[in-house]
Amino acid sequence: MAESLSKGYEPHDVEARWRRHWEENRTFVANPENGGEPFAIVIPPPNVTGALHIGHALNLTLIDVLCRHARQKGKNVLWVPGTDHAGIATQNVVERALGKEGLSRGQLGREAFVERVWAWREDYGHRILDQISAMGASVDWSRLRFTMDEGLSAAVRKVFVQLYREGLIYRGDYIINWCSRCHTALADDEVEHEPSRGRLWKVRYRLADGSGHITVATTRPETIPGDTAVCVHPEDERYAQYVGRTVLVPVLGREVPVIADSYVDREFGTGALKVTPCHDPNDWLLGKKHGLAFVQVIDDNGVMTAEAGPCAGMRKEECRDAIVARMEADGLLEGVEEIEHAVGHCYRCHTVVEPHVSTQWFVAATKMAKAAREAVPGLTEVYPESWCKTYYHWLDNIRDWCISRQIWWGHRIPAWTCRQCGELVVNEEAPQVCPACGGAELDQEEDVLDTWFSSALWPFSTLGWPERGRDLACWYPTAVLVTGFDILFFWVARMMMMGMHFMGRPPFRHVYLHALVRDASGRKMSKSTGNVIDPLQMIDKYGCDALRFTLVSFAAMGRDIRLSEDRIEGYRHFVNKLWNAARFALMNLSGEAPAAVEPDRVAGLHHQWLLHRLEAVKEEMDRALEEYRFNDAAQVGYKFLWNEFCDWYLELIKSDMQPGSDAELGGERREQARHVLWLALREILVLLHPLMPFVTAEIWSALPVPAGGQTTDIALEVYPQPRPRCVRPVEAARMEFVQGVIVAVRTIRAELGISPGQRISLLLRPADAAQGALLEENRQHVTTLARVESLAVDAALQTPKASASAVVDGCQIFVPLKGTVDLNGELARLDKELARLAKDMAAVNLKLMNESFVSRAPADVVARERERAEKLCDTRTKLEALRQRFAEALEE
RNA sequence: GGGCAGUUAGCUCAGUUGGUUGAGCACCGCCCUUACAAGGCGGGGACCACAGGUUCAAGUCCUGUACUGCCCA
Repeated sequence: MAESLSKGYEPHDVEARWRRHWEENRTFVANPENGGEPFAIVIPPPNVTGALHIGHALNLTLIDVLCRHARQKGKNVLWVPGTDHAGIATQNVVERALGKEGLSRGQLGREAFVERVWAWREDYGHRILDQISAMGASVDWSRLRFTMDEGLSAAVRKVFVQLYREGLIYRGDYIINWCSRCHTALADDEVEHEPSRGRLWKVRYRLADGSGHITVATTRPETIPGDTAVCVHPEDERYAQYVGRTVLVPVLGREVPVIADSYVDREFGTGALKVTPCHDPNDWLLGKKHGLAFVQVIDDNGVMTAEAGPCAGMRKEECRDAIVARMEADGLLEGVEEIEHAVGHCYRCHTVVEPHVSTQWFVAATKMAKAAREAVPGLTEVYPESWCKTYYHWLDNIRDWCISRQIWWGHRIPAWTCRQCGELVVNEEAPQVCPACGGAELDQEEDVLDTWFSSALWPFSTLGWPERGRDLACWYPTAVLVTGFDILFFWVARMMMMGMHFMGRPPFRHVYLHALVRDASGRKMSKSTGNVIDPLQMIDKYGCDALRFTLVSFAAMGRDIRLSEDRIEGYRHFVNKLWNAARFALMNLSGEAPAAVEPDRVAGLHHQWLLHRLEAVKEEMDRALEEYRFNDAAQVGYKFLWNEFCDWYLELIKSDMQPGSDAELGGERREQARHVLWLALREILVLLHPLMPFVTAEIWSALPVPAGGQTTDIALEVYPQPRPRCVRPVEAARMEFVQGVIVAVRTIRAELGISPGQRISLLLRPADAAQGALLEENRQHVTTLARVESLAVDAALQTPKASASAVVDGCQIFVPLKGTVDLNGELARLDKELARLAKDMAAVNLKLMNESFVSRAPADVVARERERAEKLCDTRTKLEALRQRFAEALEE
């Protein structure tokens, strides 16, 4: 695509161009007929009218890394994109928009309102899809799904009807969580409990026979009119005498029984509990258990009912004040205490939820949980494994799932009631006549289903179920579900239940739960706190690859990610580093693929070292991704590219590339270097491609193409094959020794303040002949990288007088010092080095002198320690002699 | 109240099966050495929260304590 590369990496154009390329070429459109192990991932569907946030960015990045890597490994990859209709959230948004026009949904009517929501979806539904694409997500757009699509709606109806007929869906009066703002029921897990300051009133309930009172503690005096009992612990001696007698409800004066139940916490409040079955879920259970009366005193708008007597018609907040005032006047109030307690809020609008009794539809989750539980582990593995316990705990304590919502946007429940005979008909299609009485007037249920009900079917409904097509056959169960741990219950567990029930198999082999993205100080990002990092803004500023690489780098299993903008900026530097390494390569490749050279027959220690390291990196990267260790994968790539490939290899081959260097190795030296450079860079690009798709694609397309091969799109490239014969630990260790010598010289230069411009002479006294030969062979590397003017390698070298020195693997290093440098500096440097050696030696000797270490530790460990001790000892002896010599020279 | 994480360099985090604690950013020197100053070279900086235990050997395994965060009731 690009002939030559600009000086700095400019992501904007590059990203736009590759996005278009991949979409126009249908690169990621899957085909069930293709070979390869099927590998499918379904996207966690974002809200259709939502906007991309940093959590999506993390999720999409991780999935994309897995998908691109799986393609490289030859798997038949399908990534299904899509959105959900987000019933309550979307309805709220549209209602708010209507409100600005001075309209309410009631004025519009159901049909017109739903049309408005569809129109809204037309206007805004594309936004999130474009944003998914901006993340570089390699989804198959030809299989885009939406939970309200006809196919997915049909799946919802089929599931509903079947579960109803199996007795796993039922309708009933029950206490549920009511949001009076959204005007709908919520499932238990849609309620967020937050600690808030509240008050605990202590109220006297007089005994009906006038013989005294029981003091009850409550945080909600407004529910007092709905009390139908007082409950104490059966073993609580304080109250034993009252059980079975009756007390009078304050304000109303209704007579209610005192009952005993071990549910009561004796430590809380006064140890006596007022029971309001219609306005508290626990009290509801107590009411059922003890056959109490059910009196509803707050209606679904938060207004007191006629049952509330003198308070009827008040708002619940007013009622609280009125009742407190009245009790105070009646002398029933014993005290008020400030407390901290958990209060439930609606997860969509944050209004305080009200426990409320009403007719709702439920899934008998208690009956479906078993199969979902047993699938883990075995059929489905959870990563990180620590979430298993939470998953089990939730399934073990699951309650039936309230799925009806009193809103209009969503899948309307496929149930009809006959006007004539009251028969309830549950059917996928609207019945023409009542099957019981033949009546033709049937009214459909007003409520719609919880959005999570349709989401629970996502892994198979998106693959075409209930049709048993080829997609479903090929890709179910999906390979892995990647999502945030915060929807483990909402979504993952429910998909498991539905998958087991309808497909007989769990919907995924693996579940990878990633962390939440927090701000730099660990707070949850939220609009109200103003600490959000907008991924699109970050892409705009630093490029998508920088953002992705940052997220991947921080995605360690089981930990939250603390993100701040300067981290993204930091990784932009990495992207740029890769870019510039590529520019260097292109400069030297001059547009043609270099002549092929067998990589395992390349002469030159630096090539052998690099190829050896590349083999290790290929293996480590692959293993890290297979095991979902994303951060390890990023780190392996980062360190190899920057600290080995750029810092060493590119510097080492610069001398190979100089014109005239050809002569030395029969003209092959330069060609070899070009070939290894080209080959290594190509493999590095493929390795990094899943993490940074755009920059790697761009560089790849600029690199010369091999003879015969015509791949121009790195997204289609296979993972580099291993080259076992390039694994050469001995040669690699030799290269590392040479590097050690170079670093030692650089350290001397830097610490003694020898300016980089100043060429020095260097004397080396190798420990043995092999080392000497090695240094001779690599003398050019040493002289270039340590900026040396003259180099002498001589085993019989006389220790020079005024010179700085160091010891590396037994090899003694001398840098003769000229007048300008501070000689005392060298003495201090040697002392520091000796102190460090002494410390290390002490530690090693402590081990070796320990009888039981030598006898009990494995032989190889002991041998290693011995070797280390010898090496340290050798280095110290030599360094001490050098110090002595230097000190003497100083005095002269 | 129950459960799950976490506590390692100034900050943010790695640390695979127990066997010399690593990195990025920040900091201090020196350098525009023609891939890259979004850079290069070098350097300083850690009683691995605390207390016990297992072991020849513990950041790593076990028990307890303290603090922090999250989930559930």
